Amino acid sequence: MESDFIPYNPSIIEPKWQKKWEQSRIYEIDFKDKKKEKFFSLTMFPYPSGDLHIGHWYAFTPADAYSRYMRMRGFNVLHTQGFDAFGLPAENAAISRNINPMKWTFENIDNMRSQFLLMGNSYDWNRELVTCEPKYYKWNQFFFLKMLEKGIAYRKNGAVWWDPVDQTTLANEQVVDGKSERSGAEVIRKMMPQWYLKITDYAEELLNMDDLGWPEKIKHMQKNWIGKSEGTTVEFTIEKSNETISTFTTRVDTIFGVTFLVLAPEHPLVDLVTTEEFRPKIEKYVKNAAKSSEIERTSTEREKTGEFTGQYVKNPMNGDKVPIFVGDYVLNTYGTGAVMGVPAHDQRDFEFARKYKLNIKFVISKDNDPKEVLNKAYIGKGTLVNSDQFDGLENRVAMDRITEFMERKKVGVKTTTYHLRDWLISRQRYWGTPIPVLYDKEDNIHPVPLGELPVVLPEAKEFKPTGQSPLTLDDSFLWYEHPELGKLRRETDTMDTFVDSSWYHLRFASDPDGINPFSDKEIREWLPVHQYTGGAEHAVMHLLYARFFNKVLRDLGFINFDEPYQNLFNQGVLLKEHQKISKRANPLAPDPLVKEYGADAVRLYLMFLGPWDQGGDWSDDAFNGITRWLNRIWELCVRDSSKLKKSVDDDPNLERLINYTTKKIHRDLDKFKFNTSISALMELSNEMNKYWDNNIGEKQWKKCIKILIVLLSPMAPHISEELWEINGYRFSVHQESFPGWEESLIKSETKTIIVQINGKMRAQFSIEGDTSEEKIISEALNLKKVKENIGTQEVKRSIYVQDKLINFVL
RNA sequence: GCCGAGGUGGCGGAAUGGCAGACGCGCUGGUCUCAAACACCAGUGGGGAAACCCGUGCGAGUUCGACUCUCGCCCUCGGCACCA
Repeated sequence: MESDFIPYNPSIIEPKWQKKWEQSRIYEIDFKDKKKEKFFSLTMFPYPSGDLHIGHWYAFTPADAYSRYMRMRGFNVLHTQGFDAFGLPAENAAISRNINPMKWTFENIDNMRSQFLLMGNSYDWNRELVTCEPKYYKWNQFFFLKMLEKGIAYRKNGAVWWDPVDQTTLANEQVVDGKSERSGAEVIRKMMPQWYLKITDYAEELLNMDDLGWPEKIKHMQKNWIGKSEGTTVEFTIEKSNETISTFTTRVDTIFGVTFLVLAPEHPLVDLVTTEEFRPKIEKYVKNAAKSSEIERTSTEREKTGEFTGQYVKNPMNGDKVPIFVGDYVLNTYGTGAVMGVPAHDQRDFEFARKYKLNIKFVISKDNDPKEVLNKAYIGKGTLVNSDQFDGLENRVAMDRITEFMERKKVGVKTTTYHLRDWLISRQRYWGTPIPVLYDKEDNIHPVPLGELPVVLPEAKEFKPTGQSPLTLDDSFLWYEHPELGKLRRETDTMDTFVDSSWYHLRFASDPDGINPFSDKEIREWLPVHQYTGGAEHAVMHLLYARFFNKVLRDLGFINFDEPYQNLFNQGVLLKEHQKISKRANPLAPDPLVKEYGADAVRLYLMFLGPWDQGGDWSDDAFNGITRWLNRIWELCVRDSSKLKKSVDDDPNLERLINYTTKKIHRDLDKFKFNTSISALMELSNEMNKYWDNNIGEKQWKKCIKILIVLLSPMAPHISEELWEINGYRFSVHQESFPGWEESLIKSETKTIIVQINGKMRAQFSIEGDTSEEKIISEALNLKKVKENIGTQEVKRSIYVQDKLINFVL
């Protein structure tokens, strides 16, 4: 049998349309368009590691489908892509394979760009940005100098986290469980002068996330990380000395219960307070504490230890003599590095007091009985006892009263502390933005003049991590001839690459002129980002830094909005057979799949396998289901409808289904529910197939096919473009409006009424649109099934839910 | 320990307090084929011959009616964790 049926062949149609889209420039933003509302749809850009893996597809193709949908909804959509191109892998490749990092990076970018084209995403590539290009990182330097001017960037000597594998310092956020977030190596403490950005100045503002359309989980993580804590700083005077020790407490109401004080081993006063008699023991203890890792020291399982210094302080409230200990469970990095010990009302202090046989003084009582015997700390509410003039006060009230009292006596002050530390941005590595400052012989800081930016990263020959930036080896970079100051030394550390991604969205939204970091006019129109998507792993790194950067740029007068990303959606993690996908152990490369089944199949399957935010499990078997469906869709849409009858009325049920499906897809795509959108399209196509054999008219068929193709197009852009053409419509389906729906057509003339007896479904029947309740009840009671089930029992109550259900209660 | 998300067929997953299991995979049967694969059609939660009963982690509760709401518990995953 001869047939003119053209089979679905994605390997031909996909490149065909990719080329056509590029030539016709349909995804380029129309800046002249003033009518359409602007919509900035951004996904977190990738690191150019070499290949786009399936995880990238999982992140990028649903975001593209959403962007296409919004474009078809009539928005002027900015959807861009670029490369987060600075960072260690390039440098490590240079070390291990002797390749120039620049060359390595740009080769990867070229490869990944061509892989991006295979996805069929609707990016405006004119806006591509690559962060390792001088024209981009120049502005990192520019913002840095502006921050330096305002005191937001500063250099400080202090204890820093050091990654012994990558041989560089890290920011607090990049240390997870005492390990480097990147290398996995256990970090150590070092004393070094480093560059910081004063993110702590914005701690309070960063806590306010009420107006952000972000997942609660991420907001929570950020709030947790910022870690606001309100309390009182209390000064304890050292006996026979004028020196005081500051302690921070959130429970100043327990001040009369203080029976000891603990200093962190690194506390600067340890040396001063230690008496000669106890010095050998204390020195040994401090030395040991320095040796044990942060993981050991912060383990909750570990028993608290300490060592008496031989010295005492005076409780500022009652003059009690309080022994001073050194204990490594006290962290020098939080609060003041010293705590007051109240064993009766803090479990850690309780254990410590038990171990060292210290007094336990009870000052908060649940029931006003001061004689209560304790076998663990009482940390609940109560009234004060043993607390002089504050006795009888409710403890919450006492906190304020005692703090006020202390402030009058100048022995204490209300204090807010944060867990958040300033952002350490200097790195002792090569492949990053050079920090644009100069030092004279006395180590005074001189900013590089703005006019001399960018400070270009020179080509380097040696990259071995030595603990010093490889730039120190380059004399021509290192030395700077200043007209007045003479020979100056350049800063050789480079910036944390999270600086690059802290403002890249502004650059994407701009047609840069080279004179400015971004275009004010366009920033006003496109920002803040309306929809941002990406992984949750950036919750307290990138996402926090970018919010901070935004507020700084606002305060420097560059922008006028408070938050960079108005709405955020986190996709979940894609697994394969319940295991993490990795290049070696459990590979899943998209390119062969694209070659064999087409990009549309891969896109659709990734969107179909489950709700996007929950992640999912790739299954080769289930993937077959999508390719099968695509073939069915193809076959359905290329049928010759001229064979159909010309003069048949539209079928109202099909009309209803098409309106219902359209509505459902709107609702689902608005919530990123791609999986149920695709299900709805499958139902529609299955039903349409049945209608084909059932006397459908040509006019209605063509209309349904047209809508089906348009509804499918954001998710499967290539096949829908081809089917659009085959059905005789003009290029491009992606420039069509997304169809609306008619609510009145969704409502059916006849309704199916479910009949329940005692809440259990027993029967169902159909009624016409506006049948009265009485009639429905009598009709239901007449059903054979219903009669059987009721039997001789009495119907006590009938509950009728309009057009849906009737429940008889016996 | 604290905070968050979740627990539904053999599997991935659907269900504004109203038919539990949409859609897909897999499986079973059929059509096509010399045969197989593909494709297509039908069936598919468990028990039962059937009527019907049971069934959304467990236990209570609210309700005419609960996967959905409330309380208590168990488990899984993610985050935080000596933060004074």
